[in-house]
Amino acid sequence: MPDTSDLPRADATRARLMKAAVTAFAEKGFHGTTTRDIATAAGMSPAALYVHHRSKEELLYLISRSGHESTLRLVEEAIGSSDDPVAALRRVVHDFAVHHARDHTGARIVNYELAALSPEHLAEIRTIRRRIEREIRALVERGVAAGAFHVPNAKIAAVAVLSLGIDIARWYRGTGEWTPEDVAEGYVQIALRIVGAA
Amino acid sequence: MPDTSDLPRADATRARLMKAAVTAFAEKGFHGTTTRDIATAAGMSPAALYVHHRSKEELLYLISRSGHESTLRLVEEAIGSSDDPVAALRRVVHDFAVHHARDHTGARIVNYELAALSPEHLAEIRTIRRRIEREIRALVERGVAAGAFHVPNAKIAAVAVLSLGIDIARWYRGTGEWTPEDVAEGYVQIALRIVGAA
DNA sequence: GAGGTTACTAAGCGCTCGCTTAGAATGGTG
DNA sequence: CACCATTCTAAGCGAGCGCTTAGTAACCTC
Repeated sequence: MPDTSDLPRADATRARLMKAAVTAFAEKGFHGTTTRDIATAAGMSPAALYVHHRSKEELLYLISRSGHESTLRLVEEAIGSSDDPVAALRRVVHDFAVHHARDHTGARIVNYELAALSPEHLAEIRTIRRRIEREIRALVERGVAAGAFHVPNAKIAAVAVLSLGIDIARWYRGTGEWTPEDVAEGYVQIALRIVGAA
Repeated sequence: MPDTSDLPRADATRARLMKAAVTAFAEKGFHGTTTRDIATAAGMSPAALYVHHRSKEELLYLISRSGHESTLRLVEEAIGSSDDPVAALRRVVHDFAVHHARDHTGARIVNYELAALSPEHLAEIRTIRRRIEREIRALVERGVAAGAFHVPNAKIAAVAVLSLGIDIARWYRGTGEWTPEDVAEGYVQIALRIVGAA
């Protein structure tokens, strides 16, 4: 594997392999997917995968890391967008829901293929997940402190709000009656009720 | 595989194999688990598995079916336990949450290993899932019709209530600060808020 | 305790897996 | 167009997979 990380052609091939891997992992799971599946879907021979990646697990790790990082960024930006807890909650629940519905394929890997990561990679991913959880919990606690939210148990409310968003990746398929925007709008109202901001 | 379905010794062995399979499937996924894993954990040789089951997939199917059936039963009983939509919702959310927390291992297979089922088995399981979804949706609609619930969108509210319960299987580990009962009580309050019954 | 049914194992078959190797195309640069 | 790094493939290796077969151990009945 030569260092071709900044050459356009290699980049395009990497992207094709990643995209094929995302589809396959989301559909059949990491262990249910073969390197031949991925390579064939990317229009290459199985050996080509190893020109660009160390292993099948590395492919999963790269997908998982970039997915987690973009989710964390989304959450941080949404929550930082307003000092008003209600506005911040609206924004983060909306964006989180849209993202998990629109990219339910990628989000499925992010949330349901953690066990297939190597211990080192899993540890790294886990710290990103903790940061996401902490952001949501801090927002709920801030809202309670500001008198904007009213909950019997802030931790449970935070878990529920996050859990609702994540689980979209499990049940949402682009084929139903709802657009990602529909789900997001419905979930914003639900989140406001959960934290007692209505 | 002789027909030993009602002989106590064979039943005990079946149960050991099922239990070992549940643990392994929940931990590593269906495709990440080998028949040797299951047999060894059950204290037997790999061949013994095939004395009692046709295939590894059949083991998954039996686990998935019994898990789905007991969840459906739980939901039907809870919802049928009262004509009052608020009481019925309290009961179903409570029992559903307790079940998904206490048996998060089994519930993980039920909810996240569907793709590994054969097409025929998957179709059968899907009809059970639809009945569960319909029960919850009907309850929300009943509450709205009775003026006990107030929601802008009953379908979304029903999806959210069910989604919250299912996702417990993903995040709950018996090792945290909350008992299944704690989660259930918190989630009952949250569900009441979601449907606008507070 | 002999006979027959049931429960299990040792060994391994055929196949597919992740991954490697050796070498052939490909394409940018003088 | 010669040169050479880059990009890719044909072929296949060793390991582990799901599952089978042939035979042994355990148990129940009489």
